[in-house]
Amino acid sequence: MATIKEVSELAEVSLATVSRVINNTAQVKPHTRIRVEEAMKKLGYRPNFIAQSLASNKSNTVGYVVPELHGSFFGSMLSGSEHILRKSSKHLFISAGHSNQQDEINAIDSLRDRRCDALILHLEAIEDDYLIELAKSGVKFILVNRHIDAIPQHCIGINNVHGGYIATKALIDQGHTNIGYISGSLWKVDAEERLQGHKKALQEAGIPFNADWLKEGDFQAASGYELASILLDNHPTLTALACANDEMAYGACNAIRERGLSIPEDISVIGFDDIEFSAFTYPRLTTIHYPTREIGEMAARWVLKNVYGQNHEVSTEIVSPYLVKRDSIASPTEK
Amino acid sequence: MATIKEVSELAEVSLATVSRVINNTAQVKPHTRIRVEEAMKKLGYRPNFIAQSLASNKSNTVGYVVPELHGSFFGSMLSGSEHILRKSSKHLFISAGHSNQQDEINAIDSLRDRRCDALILHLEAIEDDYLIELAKSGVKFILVNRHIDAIPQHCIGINNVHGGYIATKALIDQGHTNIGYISGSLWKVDAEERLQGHKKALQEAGIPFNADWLKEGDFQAASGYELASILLDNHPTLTALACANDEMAYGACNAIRERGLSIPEDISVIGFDDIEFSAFTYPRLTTIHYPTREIGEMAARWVLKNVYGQNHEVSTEIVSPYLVKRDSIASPTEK
DNA sequence: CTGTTAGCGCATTCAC
DNA sequence: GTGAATGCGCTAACAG
Repeated sequence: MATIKEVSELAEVSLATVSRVINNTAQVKPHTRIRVEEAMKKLGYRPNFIAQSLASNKSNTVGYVVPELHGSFFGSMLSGSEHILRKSSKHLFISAGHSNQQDEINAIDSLRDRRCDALILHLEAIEDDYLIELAKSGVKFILVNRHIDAIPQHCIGINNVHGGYIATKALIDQGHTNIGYISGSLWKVDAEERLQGHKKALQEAGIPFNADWLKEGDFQAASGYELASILLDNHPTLTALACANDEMAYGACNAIRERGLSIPEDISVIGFDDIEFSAFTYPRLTTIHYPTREIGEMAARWVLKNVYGQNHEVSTEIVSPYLVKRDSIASPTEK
Repeated sequence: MATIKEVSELAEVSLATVSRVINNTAQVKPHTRIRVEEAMKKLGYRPNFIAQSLASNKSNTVGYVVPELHGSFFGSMLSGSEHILRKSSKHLFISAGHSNQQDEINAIDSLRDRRCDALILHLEAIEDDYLIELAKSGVKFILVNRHIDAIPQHCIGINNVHGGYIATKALIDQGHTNIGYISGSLWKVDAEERLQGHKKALQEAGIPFNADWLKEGDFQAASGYELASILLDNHPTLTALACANDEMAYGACNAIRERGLSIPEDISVIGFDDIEFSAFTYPRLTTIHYPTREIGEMAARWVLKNVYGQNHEVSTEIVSPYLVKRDSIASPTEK
């Protein structure tokens, strides 16, 4: 690979001049500019990103820590960010946190070692204090899935409590009172918040919360299947199941059908997230729309504005999810 | 962030010695090693990845070009690679090719600019010649979704033809002869190969290929829905639908149900890929298992072996997908 | 408008 | 075992 030096020799100018035409950092006489460009072309020259980063102390890349690379949920967030950033020629460096503290810290560190200009963090295990310290130490980052009161400007909040609330409320509004709940892993803030919303809706409707009707899953379809099976077998009076995400709702639906019950005639089901496939399940899943892609985009814009000084409209206000009515909810029938 | 220089001063040794303890590149007296390590710890020193890469001319990172960041298909490939590479402390730099030639070339170039030690490429638009040139120019890369005869050592082949073949054969074996086919975008090699397999199965069974029963989709659920609708409305004699991927199969199922038909009693459906959700749809989708995660892992091992000189078992032989029988296929009923 | 010079933070000879 | 010196490829003052 050709270097800037070779280009400068071929074009018979100095290193600095070549650098100038590459970065458009100062006026260059049209004639010499053309000579340089021709030389670059002739040599197939491409700037060495690494060297540029070292010399300029900026990498034009933003790091993104995501729990896992698979799954439609994280994929669309990443995709949202990527599309926004690429327009500004910023690159995304993705690292997985695997939902455990050590890996998350490693991911953040390695992103910093690489001199990422900013970080977008979707964390699950690292605790607030660590992040408050991180903010103090001057690291530029935006949190996409939680709100920390001490550093609100670093958070894009999503109102999970509200989401959990309207999900259960949708069931209650249809007349359900015996509602099972399959939560996500409760040490994850989102799971905990969604459950809070569920309880709030019950309380508001004067329905006592029944701990037996709550099962803690792990956001995977398989756990939805298993827990729904347990719930259904032990509590035949249940007429509805609220699930903390769509995947678990799919699993729950399978368990329901396996018992010869129909959805929504016998059991109503509501999910959460509104992932891509939920419009294509059978029955089409009623769920809470969680604006994953938009959050990814918003995080990217936050970075563009706050780190790269671009002019963007960004709000770190709390975004509210909303109900998407489809076919998996009906009024309870007499049993 | 502390630099190696500050560490050397605090430990009262030379830069070189610090570098040696960091990289374990030569013998260092235990005593001085400890002094250096203490100094590093005290300063919270972390090596500057960028500087290391520039000086050593290797980045310990492998670039991965993927069509899109969203979608469960690519997600699990990436995840497979990431898990393997992280064990060897190699990082993954992911870039999206967006299924068009310019973006794919840009992605490759930007990965090379970053001095990625190796590339894993999942391309859709770039033509063979470009890749043959790339191989000649000494770039280390492995192709994960296509086979190019001229550079077999750079390809991890998947037998898509065979997959398409066994999918349709599964239908034929159940007694179907009137089989609609919803393909992927036919300019993509995988889509084309799967269709080839479909035709081969028909031919082998002595069933003439009917061009009216073939519709070209785009691998998205929505296209499966639309095209199945057209197929069903125009050709009521069809008893089965083969789809080039699971997403389109989901869409097709919706179209079928909308017409009051049941799956598999009235219409059998088979998908392709066996993505995570297909075990949880209703009916559970019969499909062709495409070992996405394994391919990602294999590509990573190829890199570890061929680029980093590690000892790994790697075969670039053609991997064959296989049939996963679930509930969306039955024998055709009289109409 | 253009050239010279000095680093960026580190790895890597080559001496001692 | 350890230190001094050189350079990776480029940017960024500073002159001119």
